[in-house]
Amino acid sequence: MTKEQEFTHKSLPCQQCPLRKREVFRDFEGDELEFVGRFKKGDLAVKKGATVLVEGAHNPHLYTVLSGWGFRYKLLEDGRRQIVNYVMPGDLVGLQGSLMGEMKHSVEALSQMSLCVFEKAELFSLYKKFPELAYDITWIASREECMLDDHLLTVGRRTALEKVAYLLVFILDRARQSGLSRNGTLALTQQHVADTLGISLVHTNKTIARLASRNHLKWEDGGCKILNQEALAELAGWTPGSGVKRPFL
Amino acid sequence: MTKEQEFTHKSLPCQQCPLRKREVFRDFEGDELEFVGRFKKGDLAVKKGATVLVEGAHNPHLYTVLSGWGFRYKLLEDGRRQIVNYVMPGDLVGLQGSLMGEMKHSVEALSQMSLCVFEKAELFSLYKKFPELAYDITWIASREECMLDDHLLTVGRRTALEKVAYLLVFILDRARQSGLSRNGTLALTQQHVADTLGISLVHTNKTIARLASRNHLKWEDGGCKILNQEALAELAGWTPGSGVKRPFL
DNA sequence: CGGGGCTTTGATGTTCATCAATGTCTGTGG
DNA sequence: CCACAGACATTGATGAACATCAAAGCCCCG
Repeated sequence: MTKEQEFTHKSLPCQQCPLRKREVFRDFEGDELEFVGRFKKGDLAVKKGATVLVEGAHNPHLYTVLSGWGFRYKLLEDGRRQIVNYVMPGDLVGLQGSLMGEMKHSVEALSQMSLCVFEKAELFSLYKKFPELAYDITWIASREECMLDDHLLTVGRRTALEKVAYLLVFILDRARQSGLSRNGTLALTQQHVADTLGISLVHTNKTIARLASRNHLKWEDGGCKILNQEALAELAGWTPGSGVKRPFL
Repeated sequence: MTKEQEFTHKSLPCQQCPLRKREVFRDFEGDELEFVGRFKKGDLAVKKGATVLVEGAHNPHLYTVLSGWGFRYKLLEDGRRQIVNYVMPGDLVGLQGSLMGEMKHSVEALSQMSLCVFEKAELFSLYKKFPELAYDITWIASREECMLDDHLLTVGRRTALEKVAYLLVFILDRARQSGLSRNGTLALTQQHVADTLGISLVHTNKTIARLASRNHLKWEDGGCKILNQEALAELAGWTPGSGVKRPFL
């Protein structure tokens, strides 16, 4: 069996971080950059399908996604799974566990991923020395809250057709922003869609088929190709975000 | 028509804040207390049923609930409503709007409420001067995220019976912690329950009737009386929180 | 006494879950 | 090269869960 996670001692310095070049992200000041550089302890490479973090664990680390993507989820005792959100480049992973001690959800990789590793014990010194960064972290937590509010609205009150449309547009938009998908293709299974939206796999499949018959999308070899994003957005009542640059660590 | 909101210039100084006495909350240090006292600009009294904050607004304030309770919700264009969480004494309200500019949800009072009013323009100076308090705010945001993750699991993957059981135990536990309900009674309508759980009012009613027939609860004059919290918790797969003291502002 | 908010109930139909089977593709070992 | 298993997608049949519609009851308040 091959290793599913591999830690390396800071192979990529923050000065060369590819995220800093991306339009959506707020770039760093000199001394902030230098501090984050020291705050970062290394890189973690994770294989597709591997578990990054597990519910109930007391992990001494905190991460920023550098490349690839995954999802956060929770389980009921009998195995029912709810995907709670997706994590993409620039997203902070494990903050909740850092603050509250124990992870309340798990994270699994949907593709090969790499993550920056931070020491959660040093988080408070960041708060003391760089209030701007502390503010950024709260901003990031707040953005997560917004997304969760939206998901609740979707899962609770939208129809299956609206749900699928919403989810795919939501993911595609985020993926584009963080530089993941440039051809409108998303590599996830219908089971992931079902577990995000709170509907069964079979019903998900039939709902996707309805959207495909309208030529809004096409499902092909383990992924989804969005053909008409506007139509899906219209169906879902989805509106694009503000376009303001956002912080990251 | 009577006024639904009334602002008074700091009628209650933080030194006498009733929340500081409660077991669940972490108490303040001297200079922190003094700073928060200056950060607080006044008190807001809100009538039952009134809107505290409205989606889309740019509110210059940030609040902490002092007494009473309410709920956060979002609407779809056609009027479908999703209640996203409840707010109770000690909870921070409006943080998301403070950080991201525009409120992404509304808040309505379920009872007479009073709130501490803070100036969001001064939030960053709090981050600069009191990193401990900044850390606390992030902690609070993170706790909200946890609750939302749980709600998603409930709305997405639990059955109607489990949903109702979960919600009522969840609310009762929080209410007890923040000193709202001491006799196991919750003053909310079945419409609120329905809009929280993503099910219809009629089905909610019939599900509540099932729980009532098992003597787990009783619905009486516009409220719910929980008779057997353990049975509901068991049904819902609910487990009590850690019991660690939590911060507030 | 009438009206409005909330709850309750029954009837009916749709959405969705569940079950079961089949198809396709991919990788693996003989 | 073929046989095989495993992951994922697809399809049809059936029933349960849930939504919707409609009406009636209760209670408080003006």
